[in-house]
Amino acid sequence: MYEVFFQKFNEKVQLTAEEQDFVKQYLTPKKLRKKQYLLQEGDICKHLCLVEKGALKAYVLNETGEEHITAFALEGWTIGDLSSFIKQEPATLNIDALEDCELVLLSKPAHDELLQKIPKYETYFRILMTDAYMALQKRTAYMISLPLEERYKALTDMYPTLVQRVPQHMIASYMGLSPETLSRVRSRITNRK
Amino acid sequence: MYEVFFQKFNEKVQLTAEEQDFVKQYLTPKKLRKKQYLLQEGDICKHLCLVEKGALKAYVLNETGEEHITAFALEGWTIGDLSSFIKQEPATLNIDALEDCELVLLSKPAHDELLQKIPKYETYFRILMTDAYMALQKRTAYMISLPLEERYKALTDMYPTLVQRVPQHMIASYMGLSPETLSRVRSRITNRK
DNA sequence: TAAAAGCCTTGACAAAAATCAATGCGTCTC
DNA sequence: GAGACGCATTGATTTTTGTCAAGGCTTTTA
Repeated sequence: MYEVFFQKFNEKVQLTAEEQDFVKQYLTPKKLRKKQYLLQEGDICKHLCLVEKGALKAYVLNETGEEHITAFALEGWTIGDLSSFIKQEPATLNIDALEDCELVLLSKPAHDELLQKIPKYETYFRILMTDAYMALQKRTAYMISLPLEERYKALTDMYPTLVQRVPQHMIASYMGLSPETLSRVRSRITNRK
Repeated sequence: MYEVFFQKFNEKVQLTAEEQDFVKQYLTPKKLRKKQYLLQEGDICKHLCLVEKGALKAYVLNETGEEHITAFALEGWTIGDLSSFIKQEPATLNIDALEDCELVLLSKPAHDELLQKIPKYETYFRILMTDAYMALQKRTAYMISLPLEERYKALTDMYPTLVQRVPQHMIASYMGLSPETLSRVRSRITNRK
């Protein structure tokens, strides 16, 4: 249990067996069926969530009820409404399961206590945030500076599994495009080689 | 000296006078004239940089040499090519001064040593990354889900000083728009009330 | 296994944004 | 004080993207 969680943790900061057992006390497993919500807009995000198995999406709804996907999470990725989690304020994100999921949850009190008690947890979380921020900076730079074809290619290069596994209209939403436009971008790419 | 740096630091983690003196050893002041580079694409980002005074912009250049601004920094903000800094790899960002600047620099060795020696520095940096990541997530959600008018309004609400202080074509670049389009967005906003 | 639902693609058209060009205005510089 | 430069605006036009509608294919479900 919690294999993926500790694998990811140990990639960043190596824990001893005892430390690992100690951290385990703070974790909660959770299963989610496809289409079930992990978090709904307006609720407070009570947990950060690491994906042991399955896939989820995070999205905002605009006035007209359109869904705009802001993030995906596959095995080993962490997801949640970070702002809502840190500040314990109502969430602006919705998060639901794209497939049946096995998750590891960490509550806000558990997070705060681990930050206090285990310096390695703070290191882990510092690196997690730094990596996440760097990845999002890269995405932002691509969004602003690359033409659509390049943006799509960059995405498939960076996350080939994601693009295989998730319906294309969701990739389109994530890129801020209509499904039709992404379909045309893809046909332009394949026809030009 | 370093007033703004320690003000920002103490907002996140309170340092004693002794701790503050200790951290000071690792800092370097630097002045930059308007239009001078802090960092050029291809170089390794040797320092993180906090702005004591002045303003800078970070941007990528695409194949056709167009500038796409990815970030600004005003007083109290931290800037740098984080990926290049952390991994000590060639930078993809260019950073230059929009005004004459007074900066505080922190080198990579200094950063690493402070992480080791001063737990409060790790806490500071963890919070810095978390806040930066949350802000960028917000920006990304806006980019994908809000119509142009709303996006511009959100930007002026969030960073009124920035919009005042920086030429509008740079704001347009930051938003991923042509200067003409931003000008029209603005005239639509003012004419409709 | 038949019907329904979800997904992707394509075409025709409408809307939005980029581009090109011209103008005006202020500021800096010599 | 004149010219050059940078900046914002506006108009005309082109290009890009979104929207609407239809069709075919696959998967899910009853």
